[in-house]
Amino acid sequence: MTDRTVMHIDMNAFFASVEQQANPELRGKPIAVVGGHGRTVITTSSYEARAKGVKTGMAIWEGKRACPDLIFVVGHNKKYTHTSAKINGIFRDYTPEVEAFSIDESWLDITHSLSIFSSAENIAHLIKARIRRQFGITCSIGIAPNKLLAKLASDMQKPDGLTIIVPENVSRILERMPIKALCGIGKKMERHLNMMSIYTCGELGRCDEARLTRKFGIIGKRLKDMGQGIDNSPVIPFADEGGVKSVGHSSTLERDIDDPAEIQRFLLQLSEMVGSRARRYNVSGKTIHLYVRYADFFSSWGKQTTLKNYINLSDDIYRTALGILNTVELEQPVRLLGISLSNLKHQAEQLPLFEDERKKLFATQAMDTINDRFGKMSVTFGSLIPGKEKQGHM
DNA sequence: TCTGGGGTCCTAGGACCC
DNA sequence: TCTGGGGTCCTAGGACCC
Repeated sequence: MTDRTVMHIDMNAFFASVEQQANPELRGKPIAVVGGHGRTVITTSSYEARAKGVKTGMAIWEGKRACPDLIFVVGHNKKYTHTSAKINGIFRDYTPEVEAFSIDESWLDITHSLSIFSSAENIAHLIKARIRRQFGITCSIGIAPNKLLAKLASDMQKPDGLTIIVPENVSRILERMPIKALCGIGKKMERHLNMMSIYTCGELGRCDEARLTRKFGIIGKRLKDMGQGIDNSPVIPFADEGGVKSVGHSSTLERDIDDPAEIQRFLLQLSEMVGSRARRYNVSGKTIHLYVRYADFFSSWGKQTTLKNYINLSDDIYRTALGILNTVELEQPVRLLGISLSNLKHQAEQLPLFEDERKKLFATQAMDTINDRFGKMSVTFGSLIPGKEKQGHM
């Protein structure tokens, strides 16, 4: 592969920054963005909160213990998605090759933009300035010969960092870098490698490939490459990549439930969430996956079923998920329920052939519009709400 | 006051078809 | 007599990312 210049951009404390920008009273203060009410954890916290020891994943009470004046803000996903889309629009002013890795991280292949904007560093400064001016948000940028190293680089200075790894410095930087710093090596892999006396990227890169392959199979080669900072994976713009591959929604209940009617009501809500999002994305899918976590937190199961046809209507999703649920005997009260739709087909808008299908589609679209405007589940299929149905029907 | 929610990718094993 | 073997689709589960 020819020499490339890849940039990785990571929004600093993204959700918290967006909230602080939207509400000036929150600026400069320790804030934590949380998922909602009930049993939730901290999704993101501002740097002021992090300085006091607040971390992502903490329960509310843990956050309060670490930082008594912590301000909790319930997150607004739509706001983050919109901001993220606009920021990615800025990136596209510098190269068409932009790959969104998550809502707050993207890779840019700027190899062919260097001659226009004089240097990678210059592009980084331009982008930083625009994001700061337009959104009041700082970001950390890493520039390197590939995605793996660019991401590593953006992690090296936070917040508001700019780190450049040039090819000559790769081996020196990796020599003492802990393997866990590499994107793709998580807790489990770290433990396995540690047991082989491998702790740093330098050690991983020098490890005998056969030894890694014996232990990890076909990913052995990939691990050795990672240790050496080799990564040939291309930056893939969203449009080329074929879009989302699954649409899911899961939620922890405010309290554990075992009443079947209550479980069904919740399943219907989830189906509506998944369905409306699938329809907004203009996708339908034929695999429905139901996930249940029990009250004890540790035991859970997932079951999936694949249909002959593609669906994205809430009640089709609901009926399928309910069908799965009815094949199992619940062992404990339920803590969390989740539904996801996969095996997706991205479709162009198309009107169904038959009158009754058309009616159903129009009714669904009207419902989506109202729910978009007034909040989830303002309107739903009345006939599907358990309890309103005729006895013995379900 | 225990412990969220959105995803992606990979593997193993079975069914089925040619 | 022997009992092949590739491809594809499916389910289940795990690891990883933010």
